[in-house]
Amino acid sequence: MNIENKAKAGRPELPEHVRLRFCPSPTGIPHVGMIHTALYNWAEARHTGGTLIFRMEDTDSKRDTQESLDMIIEALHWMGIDWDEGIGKGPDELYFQSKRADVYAKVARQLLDAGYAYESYSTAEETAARNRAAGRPETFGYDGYDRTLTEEQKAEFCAQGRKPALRLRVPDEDITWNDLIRGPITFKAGSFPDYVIVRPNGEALYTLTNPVDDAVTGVNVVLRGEDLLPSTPRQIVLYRYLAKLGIAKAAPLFGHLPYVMGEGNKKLSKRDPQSNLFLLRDQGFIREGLLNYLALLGWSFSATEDVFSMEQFIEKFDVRDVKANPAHFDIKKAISINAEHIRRLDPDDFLRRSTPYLFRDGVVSAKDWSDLTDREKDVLVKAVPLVQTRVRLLGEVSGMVGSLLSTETYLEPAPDARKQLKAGSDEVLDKAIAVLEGVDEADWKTDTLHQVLDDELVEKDGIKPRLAFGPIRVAISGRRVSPPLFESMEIIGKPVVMARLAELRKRI
RNA sequence: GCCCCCAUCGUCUAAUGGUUAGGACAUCAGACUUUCAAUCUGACAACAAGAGUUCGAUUCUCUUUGGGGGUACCA
Repeated sequence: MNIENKAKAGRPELPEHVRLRFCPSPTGIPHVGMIHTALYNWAEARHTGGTLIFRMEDTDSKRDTQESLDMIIEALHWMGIDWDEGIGKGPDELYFQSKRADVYAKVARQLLDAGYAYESYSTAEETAARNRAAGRPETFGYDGYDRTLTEEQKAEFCAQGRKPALRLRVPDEDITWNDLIRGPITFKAGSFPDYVIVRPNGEALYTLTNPVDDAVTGVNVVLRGEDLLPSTPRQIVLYRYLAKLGIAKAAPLFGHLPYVMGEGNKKLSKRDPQSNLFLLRDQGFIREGLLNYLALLGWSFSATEDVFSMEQFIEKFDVRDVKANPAHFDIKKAISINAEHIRRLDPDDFLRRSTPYLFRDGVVSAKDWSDLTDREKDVLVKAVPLVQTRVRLLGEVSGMVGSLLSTETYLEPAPDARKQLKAGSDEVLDKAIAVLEGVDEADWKTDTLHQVLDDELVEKDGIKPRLAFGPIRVAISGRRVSPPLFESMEIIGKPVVMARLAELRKRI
């Protein structure tokens, strides 16, 4: 429990009881960046024995969808990321921003009454015109014009039928906080303008809803993407006002997580196929593997090891050890880590998890292990030791065991397999057929088959193993790469093996 | 323009005011071998640049360069 010792020097102390939140917007498909953020929040909560809150920032009714919400929940379940408070564990009125308009309206009213916010009638065009006139760059932003509006001026705007937005009054002073990941950060006075917290139509914006919800639910540590870093000083200002109004205790600690990058120097976007969590799952990533890899994007487990379990991750994780610089998503390393986790799987577990993929690919008759036929189970159990070290993704299992389960007497060779059929393949097959005819079904075992074929082809005729077993492999599996040959022959059985050999021989 | 963040092998990262700058993935070579894997060996490969502080900086400071974000009545 000596968290303090290992954390970076100069980083803030964590609160006694850490309260974190994960608060996505339900737009689109769950992507890797989002899960990365969720994962670190979750790990920090579990490591410290704190609380994780899960809520929805669904204030954008045009883009938000129920479908997206369902997918996010499914994604969290799949990854094994659970939460203590929030959606499904309390009133929707607390965890869906779309149901909290009255709360935000009340807070806005209090801010306005206290003079911390003011009514702003300026349109974007008017502000831009003033900036032009004053010789300020077009991108200068809001100039504070409405700060000092008189009652008469306001009355006049109202008479014109104009409605005001609400802007927060930003003090003219430097804003500093000690970021959990980046250390002290200061925004100089005047580097951001009075900003809008409520639209003229009364809709509260993210700038208000997010801090208010955090305050109301007692969030004291905020871990979010670095894209939100520029909004942090603004929120700190708001927090001061909320504190004075008795709505918040104090600003939370902030930690701004590094981006997960895609191709080039761009944030991983929805366009990158590898950003789609479900696509990764479809390929056959298992949760342990993906979680392990994602954890490594901005953090390291140890100086010499980078494969670890969920439990080890939680045990070691401290957000103050997270690096500040963005990390590229490297699918090759992700696959490699996944492969290691597949190898670590209990064989039984490996089979159960592979079954849906086998079903999807038409290799077995059901998607649940328990619904498979006895023969399917029998073959798969025998095949496990042959394939578990040979696949990196569960989606690759089908290709490995397909030829073992099939009872077809001819498997069309794949293009690269066909190239294995060089001159002399016909002779090799003839000899193999002849010698295998003499093997009793009772003796149809890996060792016997190996020895018989080795004696006949390699020892007696001096054929190189590669040339001797290549054509046989193609006949048996239809592929260049397959599980070990003699083991496969044993599993498939003499009748089908003999048929496949004869059939291929006929066709070359 | 202004504000802010970031900078160690191709990629993810470790460490340190004094090291042959460590590991992993990838790549290449070799061993093993019934293909492919797995496993084992080895090779390749990094402190962005310049000042300053210091006996000594990859490490601390500043500047530059490069990359990224913000500058919304998006989140």
